[in-house]
Amino acid sequence: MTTPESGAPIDFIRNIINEDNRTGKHGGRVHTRFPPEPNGYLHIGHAKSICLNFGIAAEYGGLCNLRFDDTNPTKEEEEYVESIIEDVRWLGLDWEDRLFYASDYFDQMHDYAVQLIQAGKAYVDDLSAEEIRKHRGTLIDRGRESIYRNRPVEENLDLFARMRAGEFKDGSRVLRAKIDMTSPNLNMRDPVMYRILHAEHHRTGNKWCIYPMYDWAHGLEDSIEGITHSICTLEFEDHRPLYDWFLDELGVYHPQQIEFARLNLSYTVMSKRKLLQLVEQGYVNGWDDPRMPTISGLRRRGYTPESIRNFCSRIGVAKTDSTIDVALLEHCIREDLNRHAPRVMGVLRPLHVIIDNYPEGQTEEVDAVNNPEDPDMGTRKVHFSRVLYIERDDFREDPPKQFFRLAPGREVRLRYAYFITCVEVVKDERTDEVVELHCTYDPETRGGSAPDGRKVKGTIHWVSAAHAIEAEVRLYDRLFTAENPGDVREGGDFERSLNPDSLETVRGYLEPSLAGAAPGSRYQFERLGYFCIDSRDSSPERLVFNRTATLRDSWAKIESKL
RNA sequence: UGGGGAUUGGUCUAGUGGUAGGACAGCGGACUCUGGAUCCGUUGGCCCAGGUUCGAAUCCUGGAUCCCCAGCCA
Repeated sequence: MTTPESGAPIDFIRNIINEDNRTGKHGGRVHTRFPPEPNGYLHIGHAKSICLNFGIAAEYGGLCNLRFDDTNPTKEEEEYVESIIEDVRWLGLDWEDRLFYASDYFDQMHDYAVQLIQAGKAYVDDLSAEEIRKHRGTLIDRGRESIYRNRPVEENLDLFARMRAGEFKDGSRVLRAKIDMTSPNLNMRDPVMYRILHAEHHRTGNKWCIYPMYDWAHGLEDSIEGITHSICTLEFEDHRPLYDWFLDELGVYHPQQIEFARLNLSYTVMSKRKLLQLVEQGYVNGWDDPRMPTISGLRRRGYTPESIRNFCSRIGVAKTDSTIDVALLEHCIREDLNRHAPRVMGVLRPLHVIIDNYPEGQTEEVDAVNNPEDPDMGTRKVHFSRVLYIERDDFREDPPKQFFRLAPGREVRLRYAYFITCVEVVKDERTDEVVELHCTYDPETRGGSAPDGRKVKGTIHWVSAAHAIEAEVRLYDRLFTAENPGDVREGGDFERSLNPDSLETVRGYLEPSLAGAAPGSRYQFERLGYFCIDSRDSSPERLVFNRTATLRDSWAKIESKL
């Protein structure tokens, strides 16, 4: 019997597994699965399920299958299976040779259905969808039995065979389980097992024109694969009696279904429908838009697989409906990138600075540390010259008390370079806008410290104007302004809380070391945040950076309280 | 007047009859050539009402609130 390594807190699912292992329920075996329907892109909520299922398998020395639940050919596409495979792999999980499809089991499912018909537990119903709905009753009123419910077994067998043979039109007949039309659980009121769909399936082509429904298929898939713990989300709790019923009636291997609460994240939406709407109505630029909570969006935004896995383990697993603060996700990516991302200097809202006493035409190189968290990452040279760019935010003509960056007469440190003092502010006469600063530098402070021991309160980043390379920098912010965009008042739409400033594009001036950087590479722009090279739109000629996350900004906090 | 599930600080989450703990967020401080990072400190919680018990977040009874279910979707 295996038990998980200590460290992470034990959630209710792992408690169940521990108990099963103690009693020998599955002979100590642990086998899970991640069963996406290939009808859309994976999002961070799926990552929770992926990490849970693959994580549990790994901890207990078990296995986890990747299985596409492709029982509805009208909604599923190959494009999605490819993206899902790419995303799960990118997250770092491995299903080895266990890539399965529900459609692999269509023949066996069919045989099981025949078995149920023969046992008098299933029947072909000629009622229309509308009639079936009416017969089902309501949440409080019991349902009524179909007049076709008590057809002889032989007739059911014949009709089912003809359904399969393609004799009937879509929607004209279904195969139903014969359970209990008076059950308080709607799922047990003779649920549909097969519907007629003359549709081409992405894997089985035109072999079938009847397709199994989720409730009928899913337990069979789990059973066939020898799954021990079939982990799904809370909304399937009501379906468990049906899951159990099918397996019991068939007398086949019976996995245990366990339900947990799906992930909700503040300031975003998670349902496939809403995400699709964002894409289709052009609020974002595709499924992998860096503002999307999709795996592909997060990847493009600059999130690492490690940070997402870490996030998933920190949020825990329980049955309470919950909404995780997006700040935790941001914390996880900052934590990872802080340790691993090389530092670099770049100016996003440039202000010209002329060092009056620095010789014209002179250039020198100063040493800069690549990552103070990791000395092994070494140092690099950064060009310094007479004309620089600094961040507009780092200068205030009339600074508040707590502001300790550059201001008239004020001395600050240029990171890794020199102390400079602002001696003159040049403004546009008409607009009163500051257009450039004249400063003097102290040659004695090369490298950033003064031999006389004097201190400066501020250190600012900069880039040599003559050496800087230009790049497009996309400053992403949360997609919604509402903490729970899904919680709309009557008549409202979740689009109404879209953040109009979720994307701002600026031209940045970056140190030239970035010139050859590869798509996807991640950096910290000192004092600004983490950025990565966009893997879609960036090219060596025209670099495009995405802001993954800002650095924590305690000045902004102070300033907001002024 | 149907069924299923849930309820612990702002947000997540441990706790399984014996001092309510952790993470994120917040606040305060130390340190700092990133107002970053790091470190230290700190505010704040058991849905309610009864009951059992020496002792209840935990057990019992009743109530409240929230979520899910009436697809030939998954």
